[in-house]
Amino acid sequence: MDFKSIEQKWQDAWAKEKIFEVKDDFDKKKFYVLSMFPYPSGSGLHLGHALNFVIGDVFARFKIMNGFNVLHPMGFDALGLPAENAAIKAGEHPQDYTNTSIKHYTKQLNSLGLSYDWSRVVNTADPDYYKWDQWIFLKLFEKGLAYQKESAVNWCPECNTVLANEQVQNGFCWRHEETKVQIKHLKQWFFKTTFYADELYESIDELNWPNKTKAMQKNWIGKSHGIQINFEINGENWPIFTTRADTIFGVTFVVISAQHKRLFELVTSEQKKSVEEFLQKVNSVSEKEFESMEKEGVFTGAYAINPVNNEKIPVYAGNFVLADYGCGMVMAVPAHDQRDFEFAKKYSIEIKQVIKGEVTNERAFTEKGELINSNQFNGLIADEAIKSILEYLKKEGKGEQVINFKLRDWSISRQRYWGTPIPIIYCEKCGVVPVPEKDLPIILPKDVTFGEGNPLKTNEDWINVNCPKCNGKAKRETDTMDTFVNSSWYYLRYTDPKNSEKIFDEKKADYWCPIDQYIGGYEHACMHLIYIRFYTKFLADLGLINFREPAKKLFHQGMLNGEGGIKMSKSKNNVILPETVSEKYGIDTARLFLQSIAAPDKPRDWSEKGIQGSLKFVNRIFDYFGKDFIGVDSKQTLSKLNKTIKEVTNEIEDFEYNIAIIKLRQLFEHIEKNKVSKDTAEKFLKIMNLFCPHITEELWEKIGNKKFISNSSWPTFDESLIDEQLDKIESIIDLVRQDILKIKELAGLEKISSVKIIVAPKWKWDALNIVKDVCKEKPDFSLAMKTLMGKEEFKKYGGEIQGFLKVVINKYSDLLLVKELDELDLMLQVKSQLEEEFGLIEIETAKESVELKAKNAFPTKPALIVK
RNA sequence: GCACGGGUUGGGGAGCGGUCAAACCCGCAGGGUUUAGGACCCUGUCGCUUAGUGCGUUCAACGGUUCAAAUCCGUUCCCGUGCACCA
Repeated sequence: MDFKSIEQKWQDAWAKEKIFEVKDDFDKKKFYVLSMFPYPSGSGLHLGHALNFVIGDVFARFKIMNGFNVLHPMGFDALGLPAENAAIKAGEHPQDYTNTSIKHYTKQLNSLGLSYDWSRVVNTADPDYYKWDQWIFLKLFEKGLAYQKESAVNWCPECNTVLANEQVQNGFCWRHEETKVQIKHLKQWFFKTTFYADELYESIDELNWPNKTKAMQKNWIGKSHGIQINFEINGENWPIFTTRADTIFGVTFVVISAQHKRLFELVTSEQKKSVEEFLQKVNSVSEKEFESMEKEGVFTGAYAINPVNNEKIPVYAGNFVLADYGCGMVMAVPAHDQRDFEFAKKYSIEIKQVIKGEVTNERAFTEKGELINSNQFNGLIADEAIKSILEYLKKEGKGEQVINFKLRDWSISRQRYWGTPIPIIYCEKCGVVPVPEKDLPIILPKDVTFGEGNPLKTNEDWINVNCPKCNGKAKRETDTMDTFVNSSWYYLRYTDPKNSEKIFDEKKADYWCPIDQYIGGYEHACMHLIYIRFYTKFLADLGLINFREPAKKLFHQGMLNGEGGIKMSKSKNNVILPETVSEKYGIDTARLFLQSIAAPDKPRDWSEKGIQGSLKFVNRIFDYFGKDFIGVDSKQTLSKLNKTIKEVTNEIEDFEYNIAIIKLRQLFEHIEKNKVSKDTAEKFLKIMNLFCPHITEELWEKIGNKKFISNSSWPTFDESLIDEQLDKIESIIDLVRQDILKIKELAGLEKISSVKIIVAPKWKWDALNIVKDVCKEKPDFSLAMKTLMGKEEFKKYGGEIQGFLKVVINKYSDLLLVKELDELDLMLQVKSQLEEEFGLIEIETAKESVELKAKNAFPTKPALIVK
């Protein structure tokens, strides 16, 4: 089969007729299907990516056929660090490198038969696109949601640059395996994602997203209710955050983070040296090692006053307290917190139990319970105790209820070239000045030198500008934005991709958005999928859009592994390219196979043998339509067809593609066997079209249709035609047919012209009774056989059932079958259909009354007689 | 450690209270067809047994709920994914 030319033919035809281009037809019911856009790398798409896009494509095609105005766009997340590095490695300019990659990707995507509207393609490396990244930045800056602060970053002394977290491998630089990454404090740009922390957390519940993703985001944002308590140190109030105020009488020390900004305000002169030594030790440890590090600390020399009992307790600086969570300082209750417990053991600090429970030599008791050793609060339990203690602290002006989040502000500064330039100018006089909107976009200069440090710093012409405010000497910000900035709002640009006046037309965005079905990988759960929500909320607050969540429904595709479940990677040399597969089997076969091995959200393994099964199926379909295929629909056919349509429709909607394919196979098997009407065959093709768009177009045309199947209407089903009973009849026919064929084979018959079916109450006993009837009441089976067969024949065959059957068949008809009585109705219904195949069918009913007699006559099981 | 998801008959993978010895694909076995191989078609594939059927033992392990459990609940063991010193 020449799949290749069929594929090319239809891809060209779709493009020529622009059948997947959509209009902004505001009266039509819309549907927005979006697959996360790819990051175009030099190596191109592999089959795993293809799988993802096909999942979206099946869904989009389904919605198109269901009459929706479907927006199904594609674009390229072209800016970013990996592209820059790959380009440098290849000795190319990132711009050229990216353009080549995009061309390659476009070609590959097209070869998959995807229903994209290419007129809306978006490329984030295009100044027309990133202009609006900069515009949003200015808006954020204006609202105080983009700001600069000093922050800890990964620094490689060899590269002389900041590294992204992904470029730190076990604490070492990815390019210098011998070089430990340092933590440096640099001034960086941040987006204030925490501004929306509460909404980001609370509105997750409303989303129709996978539970896992929702849980991951909740976990990441980490909302916790607690109490901020003031501990007095040197006459000043120092707040700490705790969720366990009920343990406050058990506090035996306080720990301040080693990174706390005001740490040295607490350190006494005697302790200064040891604290400094400790800090040096802490700072030399990379982030990775930090995680597995033992809890350590050093006494600061200061003492804090516990507000509930005025006890004087030591203040330590510790490596296990985070500077930017809570207050950067904790009250330590070694009896009821494992970390505090370990710390106290190490430095021999008192462990004071205040909750009823078992504190051992190894472990703290961390559950909630009844308070002891807590003065007036003794006897109170858990949350009740927390509440009372809060009331007390409030009254004393020593505490208040607060909510804390784990979520941090988003660090967007990258000291790299291939990203959106940050539209900020540093003036010697005016300081930090935002670039005026009219001067956007700030275009990345092509003329830079790649080497040490930020390449943008090598283009003096670009850096040196006049201040927009005072026209004096000024310099551009050379940091660029994190690549995730670009992908945080691209879905909106698709609705109006060519707008040069505005970021997008509000009416268009309002019509198309939010995304009805978003599709992409699990790995974005806590990155992209949080940022895109943040952006949406911000743009909503700007009044540009009137919804606050970007995507109603989200779906994560499963990973595609290589043969034998091994992860696909270049180093393992097991990367499957769509081109290779396409060449061998045709892309439709690959699409079908990938969707049939497992549910779309489950991981699956590539299998060269497995795809053979799909190829076989595709070929069978071709063969079927190659012959004279038109027949008449039986009632069974209509029932089966309608049932299949009904089920498959639901299964596609629920992303159960694998199940839908099985139903399709079963429908086709029926079609193949029974010959059906053209209408039925066409409906089958329409469903198939989702998975195999090219082949079905070809066959659609072949059977005389002029228009495309791809935008034909989805088959409807008629519930009244679905009849489970008819399904049963079909399986009975199958069974009887099999029985007949088997007996024919056993009896060694060449052909059959008549079959006798005896329907009896219960098969075994009554089969014998029938024989008995035939034999004129002989009370013994072998006797019956003898009589029936005649002495000579009995001698010849002995007691063998096969021989017996043969004789009986010869005497009374070609073939004898015995069926249970409760199948009588079915047998009668089935009669005419079987006659078409096997000639005369005679159905005879045996009498129920003989049952008892038979049992008496043959007390042993017939199985004994057979051998 | 916390969170989420899993453990099904040779492999993959459905099923998620009765219609279940459990769809479908691959593999394997037997038969048909074919010049042979391949391809194709049919049949079988937990055990014993029948032409069909019947009986027995199964859905990680152990308990429980129910007239009824692969399916619901509890405990344990194992696997995957994510977060991880968040006070």
